[in-house]
Amino acid sequence: MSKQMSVTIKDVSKDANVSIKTVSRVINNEVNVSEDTKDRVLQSILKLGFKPNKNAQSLRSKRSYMIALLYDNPNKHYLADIQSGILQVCKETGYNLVLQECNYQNKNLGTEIIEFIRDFQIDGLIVTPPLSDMDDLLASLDNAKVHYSIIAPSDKRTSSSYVSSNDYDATYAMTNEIISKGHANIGFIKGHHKHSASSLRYKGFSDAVTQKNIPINSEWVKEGDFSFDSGFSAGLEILDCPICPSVIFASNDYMAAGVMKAAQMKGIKIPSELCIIGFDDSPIAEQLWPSLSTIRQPVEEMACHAAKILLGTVDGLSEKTESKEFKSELILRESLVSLSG
Amino acid sequence: MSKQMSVTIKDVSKDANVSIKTVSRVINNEVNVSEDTKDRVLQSILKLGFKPNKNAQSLRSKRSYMIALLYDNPNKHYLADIQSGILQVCKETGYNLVLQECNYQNKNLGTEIIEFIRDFQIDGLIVTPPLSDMDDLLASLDNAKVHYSIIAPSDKRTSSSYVSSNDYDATYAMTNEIISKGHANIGFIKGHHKHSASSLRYKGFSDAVTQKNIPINSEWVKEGDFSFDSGFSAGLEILDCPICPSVIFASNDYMAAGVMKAAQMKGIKIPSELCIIGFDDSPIAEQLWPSLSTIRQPVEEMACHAAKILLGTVDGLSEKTESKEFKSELILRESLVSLSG
DNA sequence: GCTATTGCTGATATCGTTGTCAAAGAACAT
DNA sequence: ATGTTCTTTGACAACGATATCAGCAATAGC
Repeated sequence: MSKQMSVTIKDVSKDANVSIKTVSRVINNEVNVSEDTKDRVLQSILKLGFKPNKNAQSLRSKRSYMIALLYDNPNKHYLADIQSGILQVCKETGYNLVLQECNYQNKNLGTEIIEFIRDFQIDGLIVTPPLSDMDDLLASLDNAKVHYSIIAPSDKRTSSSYVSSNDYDATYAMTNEIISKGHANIGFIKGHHKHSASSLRYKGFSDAVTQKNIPINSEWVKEGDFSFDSGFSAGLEILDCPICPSVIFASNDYMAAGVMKAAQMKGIKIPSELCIIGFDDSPIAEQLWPSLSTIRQPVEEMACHAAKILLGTVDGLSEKTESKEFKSELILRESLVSLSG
Repeated sequence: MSKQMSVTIKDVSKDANVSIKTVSRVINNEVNVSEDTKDRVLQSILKLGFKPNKNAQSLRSKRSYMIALLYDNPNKHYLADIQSGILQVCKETGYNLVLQECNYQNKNLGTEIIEFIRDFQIDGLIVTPPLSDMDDLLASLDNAKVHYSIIAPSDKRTSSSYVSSNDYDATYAMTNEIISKGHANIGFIKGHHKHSASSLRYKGFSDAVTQKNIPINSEWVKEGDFSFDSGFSAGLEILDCPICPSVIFASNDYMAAGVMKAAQMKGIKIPSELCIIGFDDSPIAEQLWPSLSTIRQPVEEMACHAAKILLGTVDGLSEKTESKEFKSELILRESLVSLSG
């Protein structure tokens, strides 16, 4: 632990008896270096424990080896999953993640983000919902030639890199599952209207019931914002109707938990008198009693993939990765049972 | 939007008709710059929209303007709160936050972290539980002269900067609250033994009951690890005892939620047959039915303060900030009622 | 046999700042 | 007047990497 100064490319070049440029070539995996010298340089690097100085690299090459996560999402579990997915890839590739919380109502968002990128020379962005659907923001990014990949945009844009999930198919399948259990009176709580997932999930539901010739009772369809509280109020409203549905399908688990609390406060028994369905398979789904039937999305995996896509375009070294749609999985638990009576 | 190249200190120096060194002086708020030239330089900076290049600054001054958050904590809400607290301060001061997930069982943790800091020239660390109590890790950091501030260490170290909460006082007060409601049969679920908070919370509880001459029934004291599942199993075990307590006090809300599910599965009515107390005031506390009585800690505020302390030592510009203990607050909700009968 | 191409290497400029040091002038003391 | 100190300023090196370009062999093409 005696050496104070860190080893530089110069030290390596001396040790390996080559020019610094050749060392640089080896570090960056450039072509046209003979196997012989390459080996010698690698030996020296190992021997001296050389690590390139990121700031010097960044300064000269205009790349920071940092990517940023753009978010404005109150769902902390969702964000945490996204983060760990990205961090996995970062760890492998030597990149770093910086967090950038945004306000999607901010009129200058595009400008501010581009400024942020310029200030820190951020190499690329990962954009999460609801920012994924802000066309003007994405247009600004395109315009400024910023690399980015999008998680869960509404329409599968051909121009950009994205990962998405099959929200529509999943709610469609779950709705059929509900119907197959004999239910015909089904309430639905939509998510935040700014999230593209909201309309997809509702469409999956409404298409499924319509195809089975089950009418939609508009009194049983409410709009929430993905928060527990909005689910709670929506639940209270629906359960105040003269005739109650036998199932309420909420667009995420937090709203479903809100409905469950509303029902329990009213003394309605779950699942015998009311079945509740959520979406996301958040931890809370399993922690409630009865536990929630829900739909699991591979959020962490999606984030992982988004990071790979991004680094594929940013970094010549990483391999190119394609946009991809991930499949969800129905999770059937205690809160959904066959209609009795 | 025509200018492609960004403005450098050179451009400013030309515009203001001073040397680049003088501009640098102004940027860094150095003394011995006449008001006159300072004004002129600031004018030019504003006019040209100059922003210093972080990488060049870092390279030359050996500072990155980045701090890192060290964590190994599965509680995502806790982490998210910590993150937003730190991010607030970062935003104000122009610093950036990078995430560093650790494994507290990793033998080489100290070495790896110091390497990470050297690679990215990280200016300082914020250390969260359970890493806050790893004396060897902190010793390595001290040894490497790394700046850091600690969130919630067990013993209030004089040598380091920290923020802490009054876990002991809070559980002590809550236990008295429970006793004052007529309860004498109280179970307790400890947290993860590696977290210092665990022993503090248990001590607050045990001191309070002992002082009221209430015996502790060891069958009703279990050790969990702060997870829902561990609370669930501990709950099942306690509720399998021939005589059950009338209250179970869990060291955090997730374990309390686990107890609640265990009780509900066994058909035990809450709160009439069993009261449940948590700790942290996590969102889930309010989302359960009945809602949990718990203890609220100002986690975000604490993180905010920790960041301020750190930047105070790292950055000459920021003002010095002192270590501080934050006070918790008892939150009384439906899950705790007076003993009936 | 002579030129064109290709593969490999290094000298040196460069990125945009801050650090060092010295100079010029003002202020003050002798 | 003269020497000493203090304030303000700038020229230039330095941080540690990559980029440019040129040079030198070795090979290919005619």
